[in-house]
Amino acid sequence: MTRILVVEDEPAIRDMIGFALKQAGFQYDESEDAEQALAAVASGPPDLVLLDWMLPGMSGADLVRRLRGEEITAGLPIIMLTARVGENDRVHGLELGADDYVTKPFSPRELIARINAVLRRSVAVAGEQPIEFDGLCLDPVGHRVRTDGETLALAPTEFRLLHFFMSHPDRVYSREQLLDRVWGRGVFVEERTVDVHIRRLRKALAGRGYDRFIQTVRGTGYRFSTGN
Amino acid sequence: MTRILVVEDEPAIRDMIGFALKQAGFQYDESEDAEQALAAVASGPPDLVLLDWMLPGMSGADLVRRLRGEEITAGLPIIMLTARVGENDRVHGLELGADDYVTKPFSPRELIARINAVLRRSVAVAGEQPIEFDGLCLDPVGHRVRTDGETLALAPTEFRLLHFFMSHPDRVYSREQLLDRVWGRGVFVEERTVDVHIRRLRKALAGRGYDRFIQTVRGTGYRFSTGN
DNA sequence: TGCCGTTGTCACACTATTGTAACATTGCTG
DNA sequence: CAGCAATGTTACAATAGTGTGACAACGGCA
Repeated sequence: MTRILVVEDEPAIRDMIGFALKQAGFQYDESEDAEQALAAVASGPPDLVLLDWMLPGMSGADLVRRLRGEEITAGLPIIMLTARVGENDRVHGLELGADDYVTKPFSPRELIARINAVLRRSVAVAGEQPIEFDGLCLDPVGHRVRTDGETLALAPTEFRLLHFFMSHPDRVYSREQLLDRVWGRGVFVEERTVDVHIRRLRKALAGRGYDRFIQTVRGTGYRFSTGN
Repeated sequence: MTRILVVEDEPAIRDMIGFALKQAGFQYDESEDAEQALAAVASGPPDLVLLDWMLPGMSGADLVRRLRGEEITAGLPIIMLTARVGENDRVHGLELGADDYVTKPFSPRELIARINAVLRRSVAVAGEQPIEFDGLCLDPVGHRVRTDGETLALAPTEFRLLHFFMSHPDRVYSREQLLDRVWGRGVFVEERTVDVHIRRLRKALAGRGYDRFIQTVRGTGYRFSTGN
């Protein structure tokens, strides 16, 4: 499930966006200002940010700059919502690092279309970069996992699982969520199947001690994290 | 320093691109139309051309054709900027010889990403140079493959397959992708056909142990790599 | 025309992968 | 500490994915 963070101070617009997102099958969180948004992002980065240009307090532009500055959120796709139509402002917004912009008033369909377009692009671009944690390196393009020197042999599902975890570190996922995002929607398997694959992945990662990255959160699910 | 030639008649977009390129550490020149561009290229070819599809006077398509026609600029990487979204136009642009295309409106970050991708490819491919891995040498011009001294006899499809693999090492390709890029788009054959040709290629490479370069990635496709 | 290399497809063999169930262990709650 | 729920672990049968050899069609060429 794709998670979208909406940063918008005007309740009416927020509701409309929320409705459109729900219709389109996105999961979303809402923030009324930049501070709330930063907190939300810190507690777990979404897959995309919908950001109003005009916000009380810290402006949308400032928020973009902040997000781009942080290591973790530097690649986060951002779509600006703006009432301004001048070419200058548009260029300015894009220069700051937004991936796209939508001018008010906009139709829900246009919004969804742009979200999908940006997500496609960001997946295509960001999805190709190798991901590394503490010497454990996953290369999506070459479809390999390396630990200082040696290449691990992972079964397809193990690879997808690890790939998902390393793309979303420090977040707990329930078995149901993992089934959705690693196995795919509409696939019906027992939830306990996840446990077995976690076990297999851990076994593959062990030996070099990397199994400690796959953590159990009792009563909730599993998490990938280099700390604890 | 990588030099990029921007051919774009609209000043606002030119400025935005210029800013993005400067940010990304590229050096760039600007041309407002095809004639200026030709002159700029003649005075010293850039490393890449960013080319608007719609230009006053000679169109972007014509310019691509001209550049491809000249010996010196035939291999010059070209990225098309286009407002058109129809599949036909996109395919047409690529068929003419553009290496990639970006549809307006685009974000600076996407543009930079695509530029880097195209540059990587063009450096890696470099066209007509022989490609060598660990004593296995493929000569695109002479259309032959040598292993320390001896020349391998490869069937045409086997040669194209190996050529593609050696041009794109350490990347996994699905059967579908391989059919697209080795057999050509619009060719309808069974996916399992790829397996058979992989088998034949491996058989031809074996004997000297080079079949180990052709690796199976179960559930995904095949990969050419000297490591594992 | 007959020969030969190439190619796509199929049938079958083989193996890794996978989901599940069954049992063991852990950790919480009262 | 008992009892219970959650998770770890193992084994196994079914299956999907790949390797392999054979074969017929096709086209070039002598």
